[in-house]
Amino acid sequence: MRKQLFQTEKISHFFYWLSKKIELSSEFEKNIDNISTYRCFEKGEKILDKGQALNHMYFVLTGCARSYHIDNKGNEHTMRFALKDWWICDYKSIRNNDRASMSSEALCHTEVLEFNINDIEELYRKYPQLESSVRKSLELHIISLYDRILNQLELTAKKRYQKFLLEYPEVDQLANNYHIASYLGITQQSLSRLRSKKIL
Amino acid sequence: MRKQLFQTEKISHFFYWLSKKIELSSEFEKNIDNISTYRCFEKGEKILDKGQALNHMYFVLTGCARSYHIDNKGNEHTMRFALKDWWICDYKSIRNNDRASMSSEALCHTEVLEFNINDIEELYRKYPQLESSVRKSLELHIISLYDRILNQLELTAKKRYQKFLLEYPEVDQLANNYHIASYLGITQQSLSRLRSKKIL
DNA sequence: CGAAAATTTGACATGACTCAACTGGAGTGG
DNA sequence: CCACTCCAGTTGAGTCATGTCAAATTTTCG
Repeated sequence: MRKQLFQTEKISHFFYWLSKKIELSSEFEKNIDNISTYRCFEKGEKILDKGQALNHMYFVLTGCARSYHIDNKGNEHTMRFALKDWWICDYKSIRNNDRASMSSEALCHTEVLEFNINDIEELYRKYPQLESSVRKSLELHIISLYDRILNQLELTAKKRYQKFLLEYPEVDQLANNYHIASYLGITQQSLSRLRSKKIL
Repeated sequence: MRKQLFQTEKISHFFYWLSKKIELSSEFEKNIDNISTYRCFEKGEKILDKGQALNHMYFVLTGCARSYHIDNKGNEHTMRFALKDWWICDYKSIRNNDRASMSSEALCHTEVLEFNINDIEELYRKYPQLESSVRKSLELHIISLYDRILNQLELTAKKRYQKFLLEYPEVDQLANNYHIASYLGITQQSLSRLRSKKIL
């Protein structure tokens, strides 16, 4: 049962975030409210789990999550850290209508809004300006991914870690060694050595 | 001066490609025709040049192009190979309204359609189903970029080259050693050794 | 406090890089 | 037709960054 007002005041942060991108109407907000679900995860809890049937995406309201892939040797590789105002979405499984190809866990107390993909897609049809805004966000996401690929191609592990610190200072505190090392493409031992400045 | 019919029969390939994604009308086709320009590049010619003012994107009709970034030591790093039916686009410079951050060159005789970004954006507003199709393409692009990042994180140079051969068999023929090596994140010497199977 | 997890450290192995020399075409001009 | 250059590719030797494995240490948390 919905409350008369929005399900929770939590969603207002999402509206605020969205209002910077597109013009909101009360009807639009009501639509969003109807299709979103507030969820809360504690440190270490899984938001997505590999192999799970998946048709949701998540907007991070507070906290931080880590998305990772597990290779066939059982090693985890961090694909991405998702902070406040970021989306968590396994495009691959959604697109292929498949089970989750990656997992995602909360690195601390993390609040999210959950959306069903089909609901969102329907909203795109109803509000083209929403889809337009998403299209632009995806372009930004692509820029950041090329940036990361280039870092991997041109920079040493040390430099990559330095850039990481600038980009995600909070994550350096929240995530453990292994998470960050596997994001940078090095071992946790190497990261530890980088940090201890044995290698300058 | 436009011809009565479409500027060139070349564009019909683009229409065919697009028709698999969205429904085309003759008015829509006319719009596309009006805003696109057919261009042709020979092997080694630059399609984009770093530092150039940039507000175009290109659809590859035939041939193959390579987009690359030049680091501060002057080394080139291949960001992407663009084959038939792919887009070449420097989202970074377009988004930031900046000069091109990357360069792009033809690896063989390559035909493209050139679009002005503003014209395309206008078309998005006019035809939301076009923007919707682009949004989905961007999601696919993101999937492929994560795939590449994961390859870089989990696979050895050897395995990455093997995957590359499966994914881009044509490019292995067209591009030279250096292009492919810098795409894989290794030196041309290492690639040469991988190929000669000295390292299994 | 005590067990488990995370991190650091050491010793050693190795994949990949660097620098440099060599090879083999492709194209040019005498 | 043969030198000649130019360029891409290959190969070798030595070095270095990073990985591996294992042990030691520190931190976390019930």
